[in-house]
Amino acid sequence: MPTIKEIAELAGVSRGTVDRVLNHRGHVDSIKEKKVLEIAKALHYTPCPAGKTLAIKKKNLRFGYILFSSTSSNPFFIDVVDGIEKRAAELGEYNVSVDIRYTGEKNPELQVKQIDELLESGISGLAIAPINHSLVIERIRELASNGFPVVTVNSDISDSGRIAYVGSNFYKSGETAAGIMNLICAGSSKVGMVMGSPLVLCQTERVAGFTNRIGEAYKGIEITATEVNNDDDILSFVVTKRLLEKHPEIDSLFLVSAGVLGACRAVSELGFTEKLKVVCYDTTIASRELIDSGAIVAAITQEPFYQGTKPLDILLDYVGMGVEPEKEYYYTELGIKIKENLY
Amino acid sequence: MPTIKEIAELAGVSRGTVDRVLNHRGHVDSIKEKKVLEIAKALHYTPCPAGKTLAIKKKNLRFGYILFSSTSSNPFFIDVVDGIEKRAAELGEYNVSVDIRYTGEKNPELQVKQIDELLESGISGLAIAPINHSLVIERIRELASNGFPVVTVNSDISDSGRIAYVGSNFYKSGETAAGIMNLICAGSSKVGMVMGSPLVLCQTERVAGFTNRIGEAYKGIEITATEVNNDDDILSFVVTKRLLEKHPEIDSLFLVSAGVLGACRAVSELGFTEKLKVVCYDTTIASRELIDSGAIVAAITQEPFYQGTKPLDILLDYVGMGVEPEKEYYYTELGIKIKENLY
DNA sequence: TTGAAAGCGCTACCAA
DNA sequence: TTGGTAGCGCTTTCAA
Repeated sequence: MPTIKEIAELAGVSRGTVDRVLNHRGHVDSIKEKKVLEIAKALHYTPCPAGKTLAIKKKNLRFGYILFSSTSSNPFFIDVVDGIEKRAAELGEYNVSVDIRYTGEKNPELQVKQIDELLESGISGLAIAPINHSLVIERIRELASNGFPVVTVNSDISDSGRIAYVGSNFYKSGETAAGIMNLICAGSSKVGMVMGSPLVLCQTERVAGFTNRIGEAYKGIEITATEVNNDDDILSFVVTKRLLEKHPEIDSLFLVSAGVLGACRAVSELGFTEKLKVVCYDTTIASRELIDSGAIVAAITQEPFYQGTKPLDILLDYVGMGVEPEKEYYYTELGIKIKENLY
Repeated sequence: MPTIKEIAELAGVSRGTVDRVLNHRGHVDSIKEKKVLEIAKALHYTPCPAGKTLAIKKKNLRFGYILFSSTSSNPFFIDVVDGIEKRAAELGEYNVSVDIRYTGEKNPELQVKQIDELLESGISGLAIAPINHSLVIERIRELASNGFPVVTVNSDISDSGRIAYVGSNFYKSGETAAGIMNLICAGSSKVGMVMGSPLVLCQTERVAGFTNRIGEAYKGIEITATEVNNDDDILSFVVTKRLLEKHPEIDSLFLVSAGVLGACRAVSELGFTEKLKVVCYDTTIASRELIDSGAIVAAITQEPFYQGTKPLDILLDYVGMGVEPEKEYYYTELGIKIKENLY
C-alpha cells in the first residue's frame, strides 16, 4: 500500500505538497499537482485511516446530537442513546466530544434554540432527529447552505441540504408490516390500526406503505378502523379498547408507533389475546416481554443502535478526515422479530 | 484521555516501561509495575486503537482463512467470501495479508494439508470453517494447545481450544423456523422436511431445534416425512418430488440447508406453489428470486458478510494488538426475510 | 508556492 | 531491568 511519503519521493516533491494536492488545499503549482495526482492514481493510493485518525486528536472536535426526549413514552430512543454514548466514548479517545441535547417532540422552538446554542458553543457538525416543523426545517436549510455539515436521523428533511440521512425507510416498513400480516392471517383479515398521530410524517408513510401494499397484493386484508393514541400508553389503552369493542370482527392489530404497552393491555383485558394477531414496531423493553408472552406475534425493527452510532461516524469522516458520505440515504435494515429469534 | 506518555511521566518511568507493564511483556521491577498499574487504573487508561493500528504496519502480519469450496452448491458462502475480501482489502492498508484456501466439504485430508501449508508459510493466525472430522479436529486442538490462535467460522469445534467461534446458533435457527412455521400455518400443519445430510452437525442441530420447539409449543405441527438431498440441487428436485407425491397431505416445506432451487422446482412442477408454504435458510441469489416470486414465504438469515469479516477482526485484535476476544461465541443475528423486507 | 519538521499514541530495538 | 529513540501515515505550522 502506497503512502504519501512514497508518492512524494516518486513525484520529487515534499509530503506537504502531496497532502495539499490530495486534500484539495490549493496553493500548488499545477504541473506538480498533475504529477502527484497521476502517481496517486497509478499506485491506487488510498489514505490510511489510522494515520488520519491519529492526526485528528489535535483538532479537539466537537459534535452536537439533538434527539427526542421522549425516551419514556417512546422507549425506542433508549437504544439510540445507547449507541450514541458507546460511540461517543470511543471517539473520546481522539479528543472528539459529543454534546447530546433532548427536545420534546412538539417543541420546535426549543429545538431551534438548542441548535443555536450548540453552534455558538463551537461544534463542527450536527446530528439531529428533526421535528417536522418549518422553524426547524428552515434553520437546517440555512446551516447546510453555509456548508455546515448536518446529518438527519430517524426522520429526514430531504431537500434541506443535509449531507446524509440515517434511519428507516418508513414506507417500506409499512409494506413489511403488510407482508407479515398477510402471512399470519393466510391472506384474509380485518385489521384494527392504532397510530400515534396522522400529522407525523414517518407514521403516515408507514400507513401509506401498509395500505398500498394490501391494496395491490393482499386484497383479502382490509383496515376496518383506525384510532389515534398520541403515542401515549394510557390514551392508547383507551382508544384500543374502544376500537375493539366497537368492531368485534377485528382479528388483527397493527400498531404503527408507540403506545404498544397500552394497546396490548386493552387486548388482554378484553380477553382477546388468543384471537388477535398483533404486529408492532421496535423491540423495546415492554414489547420484548409482550413478544415473549405471545401477546405480540411480530415486531419490525430498525436498528436503533446503528441510528445512534452511524451519524457520528459520518460526521467524523466528513469533518475530521475530509471524506464525503458514500451515499445520501443510510436506510436501516428492516428486521422481523418473533418469539424465537428475539434474543 | 490518558496516554502511555502521561502515565510514564506520572509514574516517573519511561514509556517503554509502561508499555512493558501494560502489555505483560515482563522484565519490569515489581514496584514500578505496581505503580504503573495503579496510575493506569486511576486514570481509566484505555489504549488508543489508532496508535496501535499504526504500529502494526511494521509487523507484516499474515492470516490464513480456510473455508468450503462449495460456493456453487451452497451459494451462502459467496457472501462470506465477499466479507473476507472486503476486510482483507482494508487490512492491506496495515500490511496485513490474508491467504484464502478452499476445501471440499468432504475432504478432511485436504483441509489438514492446507492448514499445514499455511502454517509453514508463516501465518500468525487462522480462521477456518472446519470439517467435522477427527483429523481436522485433532489438528486444530494441537495448534490451540501450542498457543496458536484459531477462530472457527460457520461451524464450531467447541472443546478445541480455539479462541472464538463466529457463526449461527443452529439450534436457535431451527427454533426460529418452527416459530415462523407456526405463524404462517395458524398453528396446524403437516411439514415435509428436506435436509442436506443427517451427518452434518449444524443441520442436525437445526432439525433438533425445530423438532423440540414444535414438540413443546406448537403441537399442531407435525413432521410428516423427511428426505435427504445431499445439498445437491438435482437430487433435491428428485427427493422433494417424491416426498410430495407420496404425501399429498403435506402443506409446508422446511428446507434445512442447500438445494433450495431444486426443491422449489419440484414444488412448482407439481403445481403446489399456492398450497405449500416453504421456509428456507439464507438469501442466496436463487432464493431471493424465489422469495420475490412468492415460491418461498420466508428465509432465515445468518449474516454471511459478518461471518467473513469478524474472524479477521478477532485475529487482528488478538495477534496485532494483544486484545483477547470479548466473548467466546459470536453468534450471528437470526434475521427473517420475506418479500417486503428483502432488499 | 514549497519543504522541513514536529507531533498524534504505540511498539520495537538498541544500548546501557 | 531500564531509558531513549526511531518509525508507522497523516496533518499542520513555520520558515523560506
